[in-house]
Amino acid sequence: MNMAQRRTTIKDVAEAAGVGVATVSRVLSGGSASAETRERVLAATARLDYRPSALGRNLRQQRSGGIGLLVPDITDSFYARLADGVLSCARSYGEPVTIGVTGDDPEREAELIGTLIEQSMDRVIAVPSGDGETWAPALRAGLNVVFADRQVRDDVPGVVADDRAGVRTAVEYLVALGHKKIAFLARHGQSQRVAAFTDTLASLGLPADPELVVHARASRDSAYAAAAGLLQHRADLTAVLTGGNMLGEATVLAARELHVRIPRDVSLIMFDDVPWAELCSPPLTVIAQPAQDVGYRAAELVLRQGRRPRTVTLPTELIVRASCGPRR
Amino acid sequence: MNMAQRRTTIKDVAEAAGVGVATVSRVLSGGSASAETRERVLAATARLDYRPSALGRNLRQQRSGGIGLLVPDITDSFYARLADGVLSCARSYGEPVTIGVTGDDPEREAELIGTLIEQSMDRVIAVPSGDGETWAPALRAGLNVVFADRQVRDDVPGVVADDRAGVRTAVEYLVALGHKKIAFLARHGQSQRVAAFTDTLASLGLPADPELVVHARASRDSAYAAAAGLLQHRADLTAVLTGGNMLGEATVLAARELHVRIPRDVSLIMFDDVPWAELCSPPLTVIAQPAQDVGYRAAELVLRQGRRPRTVTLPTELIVRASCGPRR
DNA sequence: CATGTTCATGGAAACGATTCCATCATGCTT
DNA sequence: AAGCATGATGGAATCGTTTCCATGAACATG
Repeated sequence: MNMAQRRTTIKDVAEAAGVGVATVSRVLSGGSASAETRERVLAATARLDYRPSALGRNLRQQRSGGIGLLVPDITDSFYARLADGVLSCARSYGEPVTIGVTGDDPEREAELIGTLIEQSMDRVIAVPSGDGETWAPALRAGLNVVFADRQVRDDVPGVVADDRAGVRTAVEYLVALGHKKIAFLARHGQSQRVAAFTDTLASLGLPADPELVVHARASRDSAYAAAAGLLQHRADLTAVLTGGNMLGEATVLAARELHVRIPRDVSLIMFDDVPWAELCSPPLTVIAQPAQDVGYRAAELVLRQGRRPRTVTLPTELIVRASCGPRR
Repeated sequence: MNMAQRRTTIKDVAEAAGVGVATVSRVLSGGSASAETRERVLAATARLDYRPSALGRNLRQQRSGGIGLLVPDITDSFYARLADGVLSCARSYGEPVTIGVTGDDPEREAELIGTLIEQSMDRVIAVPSGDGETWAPALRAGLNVVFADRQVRDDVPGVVADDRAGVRTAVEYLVALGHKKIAFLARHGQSQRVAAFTDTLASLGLPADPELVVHARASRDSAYAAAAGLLQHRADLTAVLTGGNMLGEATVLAARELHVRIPRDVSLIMFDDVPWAELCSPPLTVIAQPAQDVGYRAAELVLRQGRRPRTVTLPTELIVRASCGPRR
């Protein structure tokens, strides 16, 4: 803070209004005060352009206002939309949002959790990166945590999209088109989607080939390598389901470079709908998930904490465009 | 803050180490202490799992650590990448980032500036939404502000991409392909890009038609309406330059729906490169701007504040793909 | 009239960390 | 030996707000 003019404090307002500081505080926070006193305080507040210091308030109240949000990658459209939902809900409550990016790395997540504890940021929304043990210190410190998109602890409420139903619908759709060799391109941490994939195949009486479940790390390069590898080494493949929009993107790029035609040679369904999915040629069939709603609901949950832990599951939706065709 | 166990304070550490609180503070912040004292303090800190409270620190120091970042829209890939650059730089300094979304609305921006002042968030990076007057209170309050992407005040440093050169190169390229009826689809606040567009046309001896400069608001609906309107009402149009990636997306969608073929009927250049630009059919020719570098450099600037106001201009680059063809 | 309740008010304490300033010990220089 | 400088240390004050608790006034009830 540069040495600009000294900041107006509550004492200045109290003096200007001829009341005590407790009265100013009460007037500004809606406590009891006579109408005449209230008027005098508000007039002095306006005249002096007084803004309460969040620093004093936070220390006294032993908490920082606002919401801490941890996401794996802000440039991934899904998480950007999720964050936007959080920001939108937070704004209607006048709460600022502090965003940390974990890189989907549990170590980095632990560091950021430590920062949140130091700041006594007692309302936290997170897309968890690890197995949930990382969050023990936060819970011990009394932070109110709500998970978004992934649920890794029974004792923490959450908001997730219905992965299982989404994947099941997509797999059923592909099988109905005659596909038997279907690959699932997953990112780490998507075990639930993978399980839904293999379970659905089993329930449809199709052998699940473990080599058709491929995992990629969070980077674009890794996604591209995994997609290209799959398309190159499995010529028998007729369909691919990708676990997220970045993997979908990578698959489209790899197919284009390897002259694999979508949907003639390989059908493609991408988990997550993003604006560009329609711009693609062909427009992609997707499992749309309500990213913004996930974020918004998570924010509502954390701002109204006090309930017992429960997980809200929001529906996904198969949107059929043009990236799937009958088995060749 | 739920009533979990009482938080360990610096007093507990001082007592456990047999020193005064000033000594603990000094040890933890790198001040002078004997090696033996330092050891004792660090051992007690570890044993008690002590974490300094940012609340106490912030009030004493009269500032909040970290960076405040204001962007118009976190779901716009450009701003998400810019934010990612800020986050990346901030992380290497151990500084948290608080993000506010202005919706490109000066009123909302003013509110968020007010919040930053209350929090004594003395390092701020912003993509400004208004004309710069909104920032007077922040400067008066002594906040260190750095603008990103748009520069609206001489007295505030900034980091911007070279709009003028980017637009000039694109216009020259289109003119070299024979285009004379070129439209510019702009978002509000892009007066510099519009000026570069009209100036370049003038310098090439082409009449600038004011009706071929169309403005859209920040939403996807508005972008689509503006693009569709242009394509429908100007059949003489042979090329479009869009001021950002959302406008590019809208133009592609509108062209597709109106059966306007790119590049056969209308050539298209989009300002900003995004991953999906390549996925498009045809892959889009773009003016790439270094969003992440803009954010990273802005964060460097604000964390190393003390310099006199200056604006850093980073280069843009025309990436020719397949969305432009000779004038029909 | 006496007692109890409610509302309004204000001084002081509290919050946890940093920093100021005084003090002491030690080492070096004249 | 005396004076000065430096490093180490700790008690107390500081920061700005909220909240506790005591007090007084007004009103209602028995």
